[in-house]
Amino acid sequence: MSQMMQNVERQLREMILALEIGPGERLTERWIEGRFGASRTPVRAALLRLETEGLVGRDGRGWTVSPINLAELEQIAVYREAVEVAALRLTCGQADKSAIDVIEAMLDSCDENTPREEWHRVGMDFHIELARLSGNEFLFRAVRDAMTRLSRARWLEVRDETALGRAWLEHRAILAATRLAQADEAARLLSAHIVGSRDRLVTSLANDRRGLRARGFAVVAA
Amino acid sequence: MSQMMQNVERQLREMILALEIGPGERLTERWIEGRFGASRTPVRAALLRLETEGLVGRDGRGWTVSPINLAELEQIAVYREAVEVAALRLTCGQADKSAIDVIEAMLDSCDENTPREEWHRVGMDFHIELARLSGNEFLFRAVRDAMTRLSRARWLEVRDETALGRAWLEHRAILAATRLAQADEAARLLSAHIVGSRDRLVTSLANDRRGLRARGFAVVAA
DNA sequence: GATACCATTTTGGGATACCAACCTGGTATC
DNA sequence: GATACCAGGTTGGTATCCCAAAATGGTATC
Repeated sequence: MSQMMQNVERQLREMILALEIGPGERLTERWIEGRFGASRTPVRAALLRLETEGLVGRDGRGWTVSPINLAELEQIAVYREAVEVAALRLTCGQADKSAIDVIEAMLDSCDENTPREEWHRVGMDFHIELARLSGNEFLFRAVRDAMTRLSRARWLEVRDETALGRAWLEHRAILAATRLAQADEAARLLSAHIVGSRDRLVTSLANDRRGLRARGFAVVAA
Repeated sequence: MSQMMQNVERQLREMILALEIGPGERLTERWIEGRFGASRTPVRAALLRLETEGLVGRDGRGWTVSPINLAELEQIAVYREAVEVAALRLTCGQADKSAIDVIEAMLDSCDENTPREEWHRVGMDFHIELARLSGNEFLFRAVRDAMTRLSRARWLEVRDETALGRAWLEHRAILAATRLAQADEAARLLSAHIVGSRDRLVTSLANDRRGLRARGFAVVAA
């Protein structure tokens, strides 16, 4: 795998995740080609990869950036609950809990001066890194992929300070239970956290749907 | 997506799954090109897709058919246990249980005259179709992908009649509990089935490892 | 003014040409 | 005989060309 190919893929993914290309927008291979100064071969490789990540999809013969799909977000929440809880239970059964400190430090790195974008990223990485601790590559990838699919929606969500603070408290509670190897308690907290996040997310987007569409973002109802 | 591209992908996948190309074997884009009468563009697309399915991988600059990896098989079992149980619990909560009859009919379609290959296929489809009933696209895909990754290994497994019969009994017991909406019981049966299958599979392959390597199949130890 | 129709352009899929890196095999040197 | 080295072939990565199909836009017809 070459440099150019990885670059096109990475840059295009970042543009999509950062909503610089809006959900539902059409993509032409020729536009990408010109935008990144690559030829069509790496462009097509990047599109194929991003398709499996769910970030772009086919629209007849062409390509579109995947719209935000509320029904899909709900299904992803169920999916990630299954895999994240499984991963967390594995982690609870491990002797060495020192890696948890690293994750706690991630949470500590955010304070009131931290830019909103960073909170967003750390909030996702918390779940990804927590899943990595399980040592199971497939559970880890599943969580990472799910978070990627949720990423744009979470960025669009209007979250007030209290919701953000509550999420952080929940994260810490999950870590505390995991550190004590209280698998059932940790699993219960994580499930509740995921379900709560999903509800707030879907509610927020459904309420904002009109505004989002006005900004040119395709949002499919649940 | 065109005809040629899908065909190359489908045919190559079938050759790999049928072990017509052995685990660990090197692949060159030019060989595939000639073998299927396609040019490198669809070949490349097929390889990229199969890479995400875990059937082929990179070997430095080139491509190889993924070896059978016993450690990976164990991890996949944990992964599929999480997603299959989650899917089954969803299905148990549904009112309409008529779709279960279709799956039961799949099992009925196999008898002592059925070729081994068909037993193999139905054994996988049972789990895939059961997951589909959950209605959750992501759980379904996760199960389907996991079964794809397990497929070659299960084909190599030396299974005696009793093991095969036991698997069928377990499948029927799972369906019965699901039909009665006994979620906990169904989940327990499914978990036990998956763990048992994994143990038999890994044990069988580990015992046969020498013979498999002699046949030219790369088998990585756990 | 609406609509059916046709020429033009655009687009993605496929094929091919080219290149740089890498492997390979043979040869020259010690 | 061992080894260093070089030439030729092979391979994946990239760029580019061609094509059929689909979209587009303008025009003629009613």
